[in-house]
Amino acid sequence: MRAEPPPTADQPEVPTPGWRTPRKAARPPRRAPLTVDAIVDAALEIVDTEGLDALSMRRVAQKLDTGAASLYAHVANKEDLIELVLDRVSGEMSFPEPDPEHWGDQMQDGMRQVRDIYARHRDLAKANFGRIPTTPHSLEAMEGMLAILKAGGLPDKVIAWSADLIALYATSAAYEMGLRELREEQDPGWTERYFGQIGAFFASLPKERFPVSVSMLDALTQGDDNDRFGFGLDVIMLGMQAYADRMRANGEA
Amino acid sequence: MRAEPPPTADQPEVPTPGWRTPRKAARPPRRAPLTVDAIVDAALEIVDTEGLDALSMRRVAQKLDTGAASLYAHVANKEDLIELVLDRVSGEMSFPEPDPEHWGDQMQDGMRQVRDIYARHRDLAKANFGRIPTTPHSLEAMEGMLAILKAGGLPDKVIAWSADLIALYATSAAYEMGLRELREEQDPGWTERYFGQIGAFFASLPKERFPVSVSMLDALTQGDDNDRFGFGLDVIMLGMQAYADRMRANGEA
DNA sequence: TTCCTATGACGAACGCTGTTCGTTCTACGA
DNA sequence: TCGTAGAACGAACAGCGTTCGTCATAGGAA
Repeated sequence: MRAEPPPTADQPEVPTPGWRTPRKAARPPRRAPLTVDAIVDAALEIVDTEGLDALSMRRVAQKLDTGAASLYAHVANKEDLIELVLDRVSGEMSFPEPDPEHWGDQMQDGMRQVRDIYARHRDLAKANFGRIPTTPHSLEAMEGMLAILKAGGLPDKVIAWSADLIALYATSAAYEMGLRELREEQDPGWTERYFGQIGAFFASLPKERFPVSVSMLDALTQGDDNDRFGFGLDVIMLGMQAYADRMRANGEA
Repeated sequence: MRAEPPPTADQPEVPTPGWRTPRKAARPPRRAPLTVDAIVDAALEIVDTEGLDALSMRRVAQKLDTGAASLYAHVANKEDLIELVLDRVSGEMSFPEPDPEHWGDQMQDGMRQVRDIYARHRDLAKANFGRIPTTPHSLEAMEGMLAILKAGGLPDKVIAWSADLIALYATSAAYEMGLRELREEQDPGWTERYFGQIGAFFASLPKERFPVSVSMLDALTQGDDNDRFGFGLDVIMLGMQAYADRMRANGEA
């Protein structure tokens, strides 16, 4: 492809036909170049305010005053972008130096932190299902968790599999909590209305068909997110101990 | 609106202008009427073969030889359709008559069943997050679960909150398992390739930065879905017992 | 300095999505 | 026989992820 020769006296400038696309059409001035960091920033901002389902390549591009296609020079695809966002959020997590005297409390605090961080990013936790940590910050988080569990002196199998279990629990709890908070934010009063309806619905259940459920209505509707999450953590950690004890009693460890 | 009068000798048939839409254009013959059941059938078929993300109103309609708009006469929206699908699947679950001697085994079998049923429907479990059971079959499933737990003689709070915890665990485990099975089906050999890469990746982790993780590689990669799910159930149920014991020791129950 | 090339920016397009609208057709009750 | 309720349904709207071809620029090579 050759460039247009400069006009001279012998060869005056050739007018461009109207139907030919102009070579230097009026274009907005070139903006500051995109960066992966800026893209992740914008994506996370959308997730934080409108939830994961509102995250689209076009919305991210819009926030950066560009077009969706431009993002693909920095990010392989949407899946890749989500992984980057998850890694960014994993970077918010931090675990203390393991203390064998207080590993139980450290673990509980750590998991509360994980849940809160995810929930602060609305329903982002949804994207964490089915993912094995491979990004830098998520690997660090895993390392921090395992280190604390290891300080508890449990068998390796119990530690490794429990880490899975606890992480899955924190992710699930964060997802459900984030989902509810998102709905409340997008539709103020939703929580009260929804749980009011649920309460009324359960109170109206026929006790002939659902005798046990009806007999337990109080217990079923008791407790807020924190109470219930704390209960789950207690149960899992007590269970880990009991499981390890059983292994030792059976001479497996 | 008046009907076109029949042509007579005095009043010959008036030709319809070409631009006027014909009154009786050639249309396919009216088909057997749609039903909610048929719609749920079609939707579940799509979920079973292609996963939840492939479920669209148009695909369902296509399967029923009609248009997407026709579905809205029987189903409020996609969310409603998914709830109907979930209820249908909940109907596959069944729990035995509670036996106080074997409530632990009954619970474990029941939860394995729940996980397997969800996983058989690919990643459908994803849609179960954040949902409180209100549909007939899901209420029955909850009743069956609670009845078995009640036979264990634990305090109501432990039963109710544990039911939540266990159901969440079964849902999460089913989701992750279903996700992997879906990927394997859509891309045969995926599982082996993926876990091979993961194994190689973990083996390549620098032990200076991730000392604990590296020291536990064996434990971290051990066990299949069933082993790990069984471990989680064991831990949770041992934890429930220990939690109840602790409550009793503190005079809380 | 001048040219070439690699790279990022970007508009347009493709084939999807959930949902709504207005129209048409059919079956049933009066 | 008529009127009406309700289902069926095509078209449309705004949005989606991604790809393509084109363009402008920056940096290295000559």
